[in-house]
Amino acid sequence: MVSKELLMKLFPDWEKGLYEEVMSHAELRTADAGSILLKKGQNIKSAMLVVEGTIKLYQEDEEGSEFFMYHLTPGEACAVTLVCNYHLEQSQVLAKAVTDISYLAIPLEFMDKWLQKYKSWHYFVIRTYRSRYEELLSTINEIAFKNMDERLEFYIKKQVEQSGKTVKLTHQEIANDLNTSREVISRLLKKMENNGWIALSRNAFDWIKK
Amino acid sequence: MVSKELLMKLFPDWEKGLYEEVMSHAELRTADAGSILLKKGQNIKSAMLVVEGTIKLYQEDEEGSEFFMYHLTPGEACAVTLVCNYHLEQSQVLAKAVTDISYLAIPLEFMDKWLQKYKSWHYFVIRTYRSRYEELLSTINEIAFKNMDERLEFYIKKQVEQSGKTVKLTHQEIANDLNTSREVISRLLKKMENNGWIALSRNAFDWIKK
DNA sequence: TAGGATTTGTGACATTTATTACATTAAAGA
DNA sequence: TCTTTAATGTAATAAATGTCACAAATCCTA
Repeated sequence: MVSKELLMKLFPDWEKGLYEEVMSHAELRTADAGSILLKKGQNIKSAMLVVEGTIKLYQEDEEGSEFFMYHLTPGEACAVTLVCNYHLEQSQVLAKAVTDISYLAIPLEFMDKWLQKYKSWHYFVIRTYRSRYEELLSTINEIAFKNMDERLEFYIKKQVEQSGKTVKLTHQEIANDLNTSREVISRLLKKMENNGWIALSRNAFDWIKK
Repeated sequence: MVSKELLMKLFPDWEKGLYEEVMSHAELRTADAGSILLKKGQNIKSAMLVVEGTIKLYQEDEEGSEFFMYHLTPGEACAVTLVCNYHLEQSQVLAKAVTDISYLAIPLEFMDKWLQKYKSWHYFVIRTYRSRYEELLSTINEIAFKNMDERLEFYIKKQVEQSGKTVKLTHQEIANDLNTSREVISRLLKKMENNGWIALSRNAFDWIKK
């Protein structure tokens, strides 16, 4: 069970009744770092609101390559799971826990009920979609117009925003997220190091620019 | 003025009162094929609902290159203009009329009012965001994972869906939409012609595959 | 119908990214 | 400490795309 205090902190704009409903109908689940929360093509069984930790959202292609799109952090919801009212909908994205996480899983039947009943829920859904739409726009901006060096810089900055100066990722992991090869990332990171932007070490590096 | 009949046909799920409000507060505007309806960075002054014709939505970069994302057709709304309630928001996208068009322009102050007042409007906004989010996902899928030949095929199919077998675009225009160069498109189209997928002519070609 | 403008075709070459191959280094266990 | 494994460095080469240069075809208009 989640406490009302925590809910109010995470979702400050909700109506009173909505807190109660969430407390009685949502299940608080946990997942380990690295675990997959949602796969492309999988039936969506519940809505997902992040309570603790960070989730990464990916686009997945037919061969199983993954392309990183954006992070979800506490107080945010996975947009695709919020509007699955009537039919059995399949996920179009892949969601992975970056850290150990906890999240609220809400059975889908409440999605439509709450839209009917709570204005604050309605606004929450709209805000969620809007902000994810904007994340996708900026992702498109990167891949449509920029070369890999700039995309890598943008990517690193997003990681730094999430988890601080020290980025704990291997070159291979970064390459997977950007859908390129490890060698390309190694070379570009080396170049960044030579430029004094980062300090490389094994399994991680520090962003020291500026 | 738009007729209620037309509105009911375009937006079948709205409440009665909403039709009346739209009729009294929305302005029916027209624009010529090729005209720009919204620029990146421009302040959004009104919401935009398509009545007639087709609009293309683009992502625009700093240097003014344009990258095509999706079409808007009658009965659809420009998502980014729907949730601009409070502050002066700037457009993150570029919208261009493909054909001569007519659209409803609704002053922004109604956006929040209608969200409060009409459930059907609320659903309309959510559906709009959801479907645009999905369009962006599929756009990302293309540019993140596919080479230009496949992207061009996907692009042509979208045009064919919109306006039939005959695609009236120059190679240069297609190249702009895909953010590549005219030569690349000319070469790939030539290859498609050799494969019997299209029949090339000046300023246009026909999709004849299958 | 001649001339100019636009569109398309195409080769040569540059740049970016991907692939292959292997060496080196650091960490993790035994 | 020695061994094994994972991570990183780096060169050589291939493939995809971008750029430049110019020819040819088509259309428009005087």
